[in-house]
Amino acid sequence: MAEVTATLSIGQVAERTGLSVHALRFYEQQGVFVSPVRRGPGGRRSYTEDDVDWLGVCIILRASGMPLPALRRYADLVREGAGNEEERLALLREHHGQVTTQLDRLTQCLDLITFKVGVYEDLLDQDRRAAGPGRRRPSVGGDVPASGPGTSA
Amino acid sequence: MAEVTATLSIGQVAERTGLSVHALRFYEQQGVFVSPVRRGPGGRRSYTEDDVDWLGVCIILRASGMPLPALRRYADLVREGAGNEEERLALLREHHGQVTTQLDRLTQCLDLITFKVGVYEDLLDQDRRAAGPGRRRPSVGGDVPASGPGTSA
DNA sequence: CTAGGAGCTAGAGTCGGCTCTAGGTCAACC
DNA sequence: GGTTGACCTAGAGCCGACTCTAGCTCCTAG
Repeated sequence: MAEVTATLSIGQVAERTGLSVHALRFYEQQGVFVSPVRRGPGGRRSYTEDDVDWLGVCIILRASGMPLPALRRYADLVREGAGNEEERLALLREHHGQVTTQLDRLTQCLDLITFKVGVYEDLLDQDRRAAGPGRRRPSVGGDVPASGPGTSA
Repeated sequence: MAEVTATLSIGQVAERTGLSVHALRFYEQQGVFVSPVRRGPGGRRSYTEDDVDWLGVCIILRASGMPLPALRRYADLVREGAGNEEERLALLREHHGQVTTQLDRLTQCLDLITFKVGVYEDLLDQDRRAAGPGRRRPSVGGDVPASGPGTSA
């Protein structure tokens, strides 16, 4: 048990998490840390492994679109300690729902895009293998004909 | 063939597309329209059904995270007319890739969130059905123990 | 002893994508 | 003829999440 709790500088944490030092200070100011970031000599921030773990969670929540205020709220609950698990669960469920919704939307969008890619591929294919005898799909002045699956047939 | 091409006011288009009139003017200014939006008496915008169809495509591309400059670029290509299908295809493929990536990321995030929701559910379940005889999962001061699937076992 | 590098604070700036405001035109209704 | 209500333009403002700057303190190495 040599190293009681190795602490990390802001630069090291930035490197490990991929966040910028600016972002780390900003997050702290926004109250997204569960425990209030210790200071070492000269007032320098010294982070624990727990802080880094927590940041990992934050990064994932942020990446899935959770806004900072919600993240702060969650941190507040965790900071308060045991007893508010229902609230934490509610918050997570709420976010879960939003991510699911977003996934559905994105999947739909992807369908359309895939469709359009397919149309252009076909079109180019045919142009290529029949460069002469009356082209099918007259490549209408504008965008590719159908707007996608689900739109007008 | 009574109505040659019924045209729509900006308000009507806003209503149909769900975009605001502000957004419609903004999009026009940003050059995301393929054809340059006609003006009726008094300089009022009058949109065609084609415009609305195109907006439908725009909405989906935007919803999937395509930035306005890319949307404008795509519109530019379509406006140019036939002959640049490879470029359009490239642009769409590029975006397709980004959406796929984003979907993967989101799915991973969702896994973590689902996991955490599960942990909290279990925890509350056990608290509830054993309100007395030594609680398991001591509900560690901080957040729920494991950070998720893939993180430390 | 000075130069460099990492850190500090407070606060300004940036970017994307709208959103809103001010000030005006026009047509229709009472 | 006065008042809506929908529209117009140009440009300012806003929001979220950073990012950057200025001006400072330390510490270490050459």
